Amino acid sequence: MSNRNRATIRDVADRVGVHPSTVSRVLNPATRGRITPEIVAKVNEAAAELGYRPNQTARGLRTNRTRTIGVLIPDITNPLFPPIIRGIEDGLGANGYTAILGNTDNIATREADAVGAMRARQIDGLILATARRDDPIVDECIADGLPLVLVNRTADADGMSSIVNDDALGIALAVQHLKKLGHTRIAHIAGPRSLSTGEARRRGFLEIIKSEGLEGDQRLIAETTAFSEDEGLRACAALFDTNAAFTAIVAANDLIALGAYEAISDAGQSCPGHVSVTGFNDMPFVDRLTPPLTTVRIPHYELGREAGRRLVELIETPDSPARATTLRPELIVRGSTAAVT
Amino acid sequence: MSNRNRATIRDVADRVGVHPSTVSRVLNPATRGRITPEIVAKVNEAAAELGYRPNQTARGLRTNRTRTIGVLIPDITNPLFPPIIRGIEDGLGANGYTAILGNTDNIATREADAVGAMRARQIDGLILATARRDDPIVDECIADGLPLVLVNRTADADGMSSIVNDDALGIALAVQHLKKLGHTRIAHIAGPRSLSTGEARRRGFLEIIKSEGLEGDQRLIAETTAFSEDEGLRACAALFDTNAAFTAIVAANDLIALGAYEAISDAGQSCPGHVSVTGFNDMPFVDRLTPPLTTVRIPHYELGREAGRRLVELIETPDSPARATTLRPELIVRGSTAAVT
DNA sequence: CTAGGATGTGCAATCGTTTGCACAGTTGTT
DNA sequence: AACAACTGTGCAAACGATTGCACATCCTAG
Repeated sequence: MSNRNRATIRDVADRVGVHPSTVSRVLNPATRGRITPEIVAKVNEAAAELGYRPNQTARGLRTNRTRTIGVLIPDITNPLFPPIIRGIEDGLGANGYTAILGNTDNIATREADAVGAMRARQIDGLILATARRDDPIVDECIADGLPLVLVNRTADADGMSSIVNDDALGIALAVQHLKKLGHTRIAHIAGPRSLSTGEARRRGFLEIIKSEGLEGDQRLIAETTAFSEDEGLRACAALFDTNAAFTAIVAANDLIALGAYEAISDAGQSCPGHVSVTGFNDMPFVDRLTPPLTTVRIPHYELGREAGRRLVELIETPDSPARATTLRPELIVRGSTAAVT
Repeated sequence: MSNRNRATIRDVADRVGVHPSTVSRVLNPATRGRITPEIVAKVNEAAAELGYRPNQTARGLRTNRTRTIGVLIPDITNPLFPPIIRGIEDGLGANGYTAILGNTDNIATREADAVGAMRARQIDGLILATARRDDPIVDECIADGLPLVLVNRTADADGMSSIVNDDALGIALAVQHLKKLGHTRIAHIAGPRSLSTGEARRRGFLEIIKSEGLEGDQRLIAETTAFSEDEGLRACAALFDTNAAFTAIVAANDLIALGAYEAISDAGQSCPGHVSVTGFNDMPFVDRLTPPLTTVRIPHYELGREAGRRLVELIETPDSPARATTLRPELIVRGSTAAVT
């Protein structure tokens, strides 16, 4: 049995002939200095021989620290999130933390269930990639003093630690690129306003249009209820229906851009011949589409890594201040944008 | 603080005026029947009022069961794995289990570290998507009696529980499809022989070629050292270098097929005009390539779900027998295969 | 009417660690 | 030379749950 040969701290102590507490002190770097070097050596040797590994469960019970954290994401099959998760893992890992993952599909009850299961396991902190601008989980964590970091999306509540992309900058890069190509009537297919990414890109679009002196036509903003291909198709079709002229579309993300590709083709037009399109995220394989998608690359891995590091900081130095961090995106120019003809 | 208002079993007991053990028995469905219904009601009410949630850490210490399991995967950013993970989650979740995830990049030391961290957390079992045919982690689990399920890849050791795709069938479907299109000289770009998937597809290819009476030319088998696009490109170029004639390529997976696309184009030929190509996995977006890839779809989600269920079974009924299960794949015909001209 | 079996609840030990406190033994100060 | 201040280690009490055992209480049967 796996528990039979699993050595405990008592086994190590007995073998050396000291008290378990002495072994504990040797194994803890902070108290090691208090023990005679000779004993330290013996204990280390015995521990190695027995293949001793501290039981994190027992340790967690005593210290109320499990070195385990929870990560909530909408859907791991969305290629956006795996790099974030790897980043988180790497940001935590160096410090001996590990993560429990939960997919929620953006369903509030599943989020609550997942957080419940995680908190029953005494997680030391939580990383949320699922945050809505107004989110009960965020409120709960703040109320209970559970260390919390938001990643990718942020929330409206203040005093939050968050690591997000600079969405306004990303949109600005796309719009300026299109302006350079001669586009003046640029449309935006916005994401859901309930998500910080949707809202921030929308606001960024309005601002850059204004500051660059481009045409600010209300009809050139289409709304979606989800960051999905279907919604992109629907919203882009609606854009054509307004009969407002435009030569380029800045989509709030790549999936919406894919929907736009379809709508453009349905409308008997071509990309980039009639309409240029930009996406957001630089998902895998969008460089293989026809045409390859010009898009804004978010440093997802770095987002995750920073979130992991920040959470460890929050856990280990309890009075560290909350900070909202943004990381810079990059415009990747491909074949879906072209000069106005 | 999060621990301040977190109610314990003692708080519930005090509020009702019973002993903590009574509360414990009420909360455990198996022993609930022994307690007076009136008290059961009171305890449940008090627990609800206090928002009591059993501390899994304490429970785990006492019972040696954490209801947490470990999942080792090579790389979550490989789109193959997310559906498996969701399947595992769903297969476990109904039973109150949660998973700890570890990415290993197929590096043995990282695998060992990850398993160490998981075992320190007293996981009840392990699911391995990383298994090599000869794998020390598998041996360790068997030796220690840790419940283990292999998913996607299997190992040579016997007495294993595993859930894998029927690779021979998948390859057979691809070859028969090509035969129907008139191909007789079919090449295979094989995966690494150290992985069960590579080996099984290779053997499946040889068998179906023989049983269908197609040409069995040694030069038509190219080897790779990894399931990657680069290796696919290299191996396919090598195939052309042999000057052996062929009109179709059965690639061991989609990434290898992508490499083959490139090599075909480099050789001044076209797909499917000169050479038909089939993949394996049906990764996201391979339907958007030019040409859209004909491939074998593996039921990844179901693979994961079965693995999760199987592991729970293994944990909860200790003497349940090990079984090797295969699930049926499906051929998805798209534009990369065409009739011989 | 009392012995004996159910029945329901409490008691206390236990899981493996950590950590405040106590206590020897040593060193240092005056 | 006597006492104070360290040093290094052991002791035992936690952490929050589970569970074998003991013990009341009540019911039933002879």
